[in-house]
Amino acid sequence: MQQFTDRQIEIMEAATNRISKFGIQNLTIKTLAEDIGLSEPALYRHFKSKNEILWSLLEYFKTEMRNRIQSLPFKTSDSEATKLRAIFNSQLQTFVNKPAIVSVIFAESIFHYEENLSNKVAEIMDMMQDFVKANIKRGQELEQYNNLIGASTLTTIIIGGMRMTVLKWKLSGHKSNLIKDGKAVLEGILKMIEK
Amino acid sequence: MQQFTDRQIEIMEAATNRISKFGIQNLTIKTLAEDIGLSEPALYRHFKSKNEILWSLLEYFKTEMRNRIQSLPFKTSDSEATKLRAIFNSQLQTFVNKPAIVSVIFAESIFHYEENLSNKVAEIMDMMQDFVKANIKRGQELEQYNNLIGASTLTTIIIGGMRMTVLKWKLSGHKSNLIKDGKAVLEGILKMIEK
DNA sequence: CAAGTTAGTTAGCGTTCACTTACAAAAGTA
DNA sequence: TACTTTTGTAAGTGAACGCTAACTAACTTG
Repeated sequence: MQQFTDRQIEIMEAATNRISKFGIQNLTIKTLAEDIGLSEPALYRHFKSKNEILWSLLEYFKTEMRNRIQSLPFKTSDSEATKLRAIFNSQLQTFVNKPAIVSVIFAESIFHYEENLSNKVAEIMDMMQDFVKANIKRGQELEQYNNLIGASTLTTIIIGGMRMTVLKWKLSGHKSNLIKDGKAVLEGILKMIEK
Repeated sequence: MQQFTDRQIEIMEAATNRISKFGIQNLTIKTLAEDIGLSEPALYRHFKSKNEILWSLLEYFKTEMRNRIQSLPFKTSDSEATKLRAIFNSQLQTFVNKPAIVSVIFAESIFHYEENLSNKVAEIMDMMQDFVKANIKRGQELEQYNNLIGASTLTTIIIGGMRMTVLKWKLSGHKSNLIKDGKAVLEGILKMIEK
């Protein structure tokens, strides 16, 4: 029971790579078809519009992300900080393995003009936010984190700090060390909030 | 000695508003000309290309931002935290007064395909980063801030947290309280680093 | 007041866009 | 083997794009 065919996945990955390398402006049906080695109408055999390609691509990553995070092997003895480290580590590893994804996921504004696309991007952001906020709340209730800052604000700071790190990595042409820099940010924040 | 003519500023502001409301995809010479009530070729009397309109717009804001921050009325008795509050307060106020700017400044990816434009956006980000990093370093040297985290990482966290707050405000359709939320983030971080 | 400049117009250029039509080869199935 | 479905193609559509050519009215200046 697969949600997408092999060809569809091939198209979505080619689209992601195009966007990552040359920006959304350069993603046209023509360039996309050339990347895969097909004609333009062939793409319309697999998706009914360009919009649907982008929507599917976001949906595909959203599902992958939720499954991956939800199946992280947590032990009941793990502290909330340990869990948070695991979540972000998994996320950063995914970005390093497939840097092109970042260009799509972190670009709220590129889909500004297409409501269903910007909604999908917002959904992905919200999901990550919910994971982090739940962690903070449990950590504060269990008194593993201090209560200097409210859970909402703290979530904003953590996600903001991580996003900023990813953005810098992207702007450096993936030459900075994302895993190391991301860890530094998370450990820094944890150092300030762990009891 | 003005860098831009009135008409040029009118065009740049109209462009900013277009991008903010409908995204970069909807900014065409035609829509822009209609917004101002001129014909398309008239725009080419004031800028030699669409690219130059966007570049000028970024340059215009960059200059405004540097002048504004550099002329903040600091007293020698002000603590570094006080200065940092003033910098961000000034920045957030600017965004509230002209929300359209945010769409342009915070959108690294929309100009991905035009090197001179993405460079300008990077310049603006670097400038803000330098202001914050300098503040953190002085604060740590003067022992007003603790040394739990290095200045670079801390700068990433602060800028990241603020950017995230602005992004949320934008995604809420400017309905959240940017000033209040921004203050909460900054005060939260200061609470953790102030000695 | 003649000459030049500034700031605007209408009309249209060549190109690219997402998408469609009509047809053909291959693959699966009876 | 005959029929159907799937997956591909070449050729072309109308609309939209950035930008230009050719022209003009109003102002400025020696």
